Amino acid sequence: MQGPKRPTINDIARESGFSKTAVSFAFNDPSRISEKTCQLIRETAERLGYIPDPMARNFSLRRHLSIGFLLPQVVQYSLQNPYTMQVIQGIGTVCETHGYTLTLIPPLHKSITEAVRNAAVDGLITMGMQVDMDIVSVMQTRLLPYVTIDGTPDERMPSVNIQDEQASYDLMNLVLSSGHTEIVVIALSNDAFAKEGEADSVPSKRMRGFNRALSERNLQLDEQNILVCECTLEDGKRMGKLILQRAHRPTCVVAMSDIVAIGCMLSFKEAFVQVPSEISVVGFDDIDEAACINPSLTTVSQPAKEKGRLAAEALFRILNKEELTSAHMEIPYTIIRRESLSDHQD
Amino acid sequence: MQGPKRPTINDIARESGFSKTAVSFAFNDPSRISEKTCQLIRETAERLGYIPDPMARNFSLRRHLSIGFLLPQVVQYSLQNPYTMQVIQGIGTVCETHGYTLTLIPPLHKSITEAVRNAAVDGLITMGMQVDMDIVSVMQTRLLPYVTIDGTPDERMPSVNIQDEQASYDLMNLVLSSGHTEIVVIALSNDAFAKEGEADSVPSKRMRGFNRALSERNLQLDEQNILVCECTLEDGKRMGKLILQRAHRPTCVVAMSDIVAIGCMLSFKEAFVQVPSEISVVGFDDIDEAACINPSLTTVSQPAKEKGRLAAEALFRILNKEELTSAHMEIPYTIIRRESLSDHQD
DNA sequence: CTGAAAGCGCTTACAG
DNA sequence: CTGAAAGCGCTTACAG
Repeated sequence: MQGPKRPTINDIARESGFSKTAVSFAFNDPSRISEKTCQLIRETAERLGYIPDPMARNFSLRRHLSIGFLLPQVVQYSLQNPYTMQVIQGIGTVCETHGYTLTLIPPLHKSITEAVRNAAVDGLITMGMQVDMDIVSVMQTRLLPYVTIDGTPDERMPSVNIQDEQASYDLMNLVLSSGHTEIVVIALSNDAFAKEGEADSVPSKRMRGFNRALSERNLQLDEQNILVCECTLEDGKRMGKLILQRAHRPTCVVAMSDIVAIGCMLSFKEAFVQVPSEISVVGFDDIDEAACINPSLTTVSQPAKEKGRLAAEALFRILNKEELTSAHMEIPYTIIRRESLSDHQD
Repeated sequence: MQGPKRPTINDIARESGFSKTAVSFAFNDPSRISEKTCQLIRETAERLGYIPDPMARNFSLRRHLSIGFLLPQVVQYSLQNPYTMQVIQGIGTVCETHGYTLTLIPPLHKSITEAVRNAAVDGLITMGMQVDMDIVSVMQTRLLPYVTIDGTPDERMPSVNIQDEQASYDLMNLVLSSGHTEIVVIALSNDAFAKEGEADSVPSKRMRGFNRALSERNLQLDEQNILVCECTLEDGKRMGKLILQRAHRPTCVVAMSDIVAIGCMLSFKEAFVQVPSEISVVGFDDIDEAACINPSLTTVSQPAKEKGRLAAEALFRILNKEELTSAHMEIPYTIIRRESLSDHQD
């Protein structure tokens, strides 16, 4: 009543008159058996509708043939961010060439750690990770290879980054040389699974870059001029509204992420506040939308696909027991000036 | 020399002095053993760094806890199309609530069929499928549940669609009522795994809708005014160039996909051909970029996330042996007029 | 070239 | 509450 059962290797062995070994060889290494045997077995398989069970095969071979990408947030948000999507694209391309699938892993029962405990993959790529997190220790006890993107560099954790501190310094410098002094920074909360105030997290590094540029000009950000938000369009919009409510409006908003910057711009547009004539906005990532939104967004361009690609390639190298030339990969960024940043004079 | 091995349930049983059964219960059904036993076992597990092997567990339970999404093209292209990405988002959201992961499955050794044979998933969602394809028979012999999006409806294949024929009719009607008569259609090649000229494939249905609108006005498309291209930005650009090379330029380009329409527009921009004053362009899908590109794109808005969501929900219903209220789900579309389509008079 | 048998690491019906 | 044992469907070293 449970519906038909799939035939197993045993059925084919029995039906064809050969051993399981022979059947296995017929599918995996025909050179080990005679052509005739192979043919007979294949015919029987075809007739009974036999396709070797991938799970049993993988289990026996102790491998999954899949790489996992740990979604840093709930699916809804992670996949809404074009930056993340580009990273996934990069990873996917590499998986494809290796004959692997790419498993997107959302939090399980709200818990990312739980998701990692159960992940049916041969290795993991994560974003914004630090060594002292629970996930890392789970991966280590599972002996699961991993690489992190935008994480906190550590000996025990291969990572792919840009020079976030310097990029942020450059970005803020551009803002400052354009004459802005009334600035609000929208920082990112340390990523989903990070502990508070980790000094070398990407948000911290970016903040440090901003501050360095500011202090070189004897400027300093008041606490009230540092907002923190989730890396989502919605939260970006919320930030935009918060900023508009202020008695004293900044002349420029510096966001740590394009998706947040764009959220802001949408709120500004809704309130008929002109960018950049009334308020400038700059972002970070250079997602496709940054170039195509109106006004176009000034931002830091970082090669997201390339990050994914590098991370995946490093992971496969680890899987193949090859040496990594370097555990910490850094790739170049560029500052892209577009319309959303205007020159300002008091 | 092969590095340390992970402890297995046997090690924990031996070390803790209890049986494998007890160890299993300690992790999966603590109510079956005494609290003390459970605690002792857990401590031993913690001490030895034991985490139950998900693959072994899944194998024993005959499930993967993952849904597969079959990429219709090479990763590079599939994931570059925002429409596909949105579908993935929708599927992902549903997977998350069910505690499942989402496996992206690229062609294996260039073969999609091969990929399906080996897919380690509990069910599959595909795009643009027809029952008579190899993949379908593989899924059927594997007894793998499946749902298709933008596929050719058939009794044996649950599907999610919009009314493609009608939507295309409406779109073409809009173009025609704007006064255009010199039209080039950019059709999509029948999807990766489709056979030629399938009458009910999405591209065929759209073409039929176009033709219906045309013939109602006693118009007809020459063969040379129907181009066929891959659903990629690159191929869209190529089409744009092809069109510019013509002695006799059309006044409007009607593409079956936004990504292709945008590719066209990029080529036009590059050649300093103004949209829409010199040539109009309309697309299909209403990806985010359609609203944000300049000029904004006239298109058919179809809820891609919703499609993914519906497909995934149907799939889970099948997995749970629930009845599907209907095998063929249809959702509404809307025509969105934006700047890229201008009124035209001869 | 071929096959009997052990093994991959779990779960669970069954008996005590 | 606890455990011995069979079973999930493959692979593969080993012997013939």
